[in-house]
Amino acid sequence: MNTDLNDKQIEILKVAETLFAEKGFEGTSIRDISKEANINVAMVSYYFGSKEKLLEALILYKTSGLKEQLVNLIEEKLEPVEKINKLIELYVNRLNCNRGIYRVLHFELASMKRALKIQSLSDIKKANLQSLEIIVQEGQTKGVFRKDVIIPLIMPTILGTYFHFQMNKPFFEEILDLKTDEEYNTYIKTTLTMHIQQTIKALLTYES
Amino acid sequence: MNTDLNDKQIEILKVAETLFAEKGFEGTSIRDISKEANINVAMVSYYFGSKEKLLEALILYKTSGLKEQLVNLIEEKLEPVEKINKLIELYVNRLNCNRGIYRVLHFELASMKRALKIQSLSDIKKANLQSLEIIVQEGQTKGVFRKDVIIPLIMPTILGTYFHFQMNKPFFEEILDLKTDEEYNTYIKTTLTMHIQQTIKALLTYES
DNA sequence: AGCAAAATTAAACAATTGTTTAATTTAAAC
DNA sequence: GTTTAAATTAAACAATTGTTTAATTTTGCT
Repeated sequence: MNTDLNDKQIEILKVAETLFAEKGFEGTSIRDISKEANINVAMVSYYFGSKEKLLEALILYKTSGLKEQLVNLIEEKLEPVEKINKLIELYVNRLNCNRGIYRVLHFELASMKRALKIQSLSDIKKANLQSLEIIVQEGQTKGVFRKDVIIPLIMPTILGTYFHFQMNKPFFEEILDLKTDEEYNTYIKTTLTMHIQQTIKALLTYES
Repeated sequence: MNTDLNDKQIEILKVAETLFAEKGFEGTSIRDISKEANINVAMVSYYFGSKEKLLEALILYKTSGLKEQLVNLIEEKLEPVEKINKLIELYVNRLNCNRGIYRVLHFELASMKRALKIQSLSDIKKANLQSLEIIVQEGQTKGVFRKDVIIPLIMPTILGTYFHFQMNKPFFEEILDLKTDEEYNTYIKTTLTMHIQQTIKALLTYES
């Protein structure tokens, strides 16, 4: 796997990410990308081999560093609730900064005709889940978290809430009166993040 | 708008729904549909006009009746918590039974090049939100629900959790050791539904 | 049976897709 | 300056897309 990319390749990846964010993977053609990046159509195949390989390169390029961030978080000396809050903030922020690629990664990928063979992809998800598991179990042994929550289902609640909000942007823009992209992103970083934190905290700590 | 569909049209819609569920809207060609339904390619255009019109017909066909169900639920004599639980069960069940169309409706639609002009679509979402609003506010005035929750953000948590679970089916099949589609659907109807109910209940009732 | 409308078909259409080829330009090395 | 490899290009490729046409069959009605 060639992980060192030259400037031109990175430029292509950035354009691809933007277009994937706007129109999805299947909705974006190589010609769209090449036009936007002011290069010849053939250059994408030349540099990456195929459209799928381009996506693979983009995923690897964009997801690098997440695992490290999670490990650092786990090792911090914080209360379990605070760790969860930080984890959520970390996720939402990362998702929002890389929304183009994460959208493809979490949704379109599942329905691709010929499944993309990125071994690391399933691994990334598993590693993410494990990090969450460690934190929650830590809180459980400390007695501050309930023990009857199904940990793997917490992830869908965190990520799903964000994605649903992002995917229905036009609707929520109207409902919440968020006029600009700037306002929308600010709302995500503050209010939506807080809502998710509040939700997960309640789920993990409430007395029935 | 022609709302009375003959048997052939309904057959086509059912096939379309199945394929959209498997491969998405853009990932499904008219030829895929016609092949699966054992009809000529031209029949889709003949009956519906275009692929987008087909989708529009499918949405209208599938979303009819939801509003009524919600109104009935609101008028039931139940404790707020029970109403919320029923609402969640109703949603998850409906989403899961019509997952093909709802996936397109909630996700792919947002990114379509030429936005589908279905006025009723935004209306449906608003009506759904209003129903939830009524129930939550009822619980708030009764003093059993917190008053600092942002009601519009509850919907993304409910729907987002389900969708994320559904969209990452292969991953969760592996993680949770669910071997058949049957098992997966059962898990959704029982455990996942319960998880969402638990989450929303906690969010609405916990003491900070 | 005869007729008109509806249903169905195969074929063609034009547009777009991802990818490849083969020629040309640019860059680097000697 | 010549040579060699890398970069870039326009063009062509084959496949697929949604849609339309024009001919044919089926259906329903009198």
